[in-house]
Amino acid sequence: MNVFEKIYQELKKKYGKPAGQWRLWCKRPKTEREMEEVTMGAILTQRTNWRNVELAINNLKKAKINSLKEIYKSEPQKLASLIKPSGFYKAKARYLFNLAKFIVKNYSSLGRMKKAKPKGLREELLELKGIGPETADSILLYALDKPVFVIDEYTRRLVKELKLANKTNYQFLQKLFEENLRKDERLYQDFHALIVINGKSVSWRKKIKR
DNA sequence: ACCCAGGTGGCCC
DNA sequence: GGGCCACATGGG
Repeated sequence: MNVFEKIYQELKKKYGKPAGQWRLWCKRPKTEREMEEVTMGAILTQRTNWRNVELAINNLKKAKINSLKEIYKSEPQKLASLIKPSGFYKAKARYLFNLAKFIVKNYSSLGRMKKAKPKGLREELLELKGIGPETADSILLYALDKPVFVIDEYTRRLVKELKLANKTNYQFLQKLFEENLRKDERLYQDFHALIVINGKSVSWRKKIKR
């Protein structure tokens, strides 16, 4: 067992099955509706607390916007007012609308999109404004169940704290994790979720100490 | 009155 | 390739 597998085992022992939002994100297989909710969440959670994302998602549900097709049919201005609690709402409304438009026009559904190769999908997603490497990979891993490891701020902190590497750029870290773990979307989903859960609990302890 | 939160794009050098 | 700023809300 290498150091990455050991870290995963330790986190799993400490926190168990990822709870909260992660119950849906790590669920397999997902219904079309569930894949869509994860996809929306991937945009809305950019640099934002999950609590605020939930407020935004609830507003969308109350307004009967329950699918990417509904998003594509609505006015970006109306979307913006609904997702206000998630912050950066004017930008995110544009991002969501453009992503929904892309998926509906090119694939018609996420179920259809899932049949495509992850490599090509990733490049297509990265062309869209507002979708960088982390958001693209979150959609691939958590909405489409593709074995792509997601790198985020918590992963970088973990790498630094445990001195797993000196470089922390996205591509390098993604390769590092993928080369040291078996290619398994279930493992990638749970591992990344646990890294975030652990990171939050660490920063929470630091806050208490201050 | 601060500080923080699963990022991204646009600019600069 | 990296540093800095804007984007914005809700909670500690």
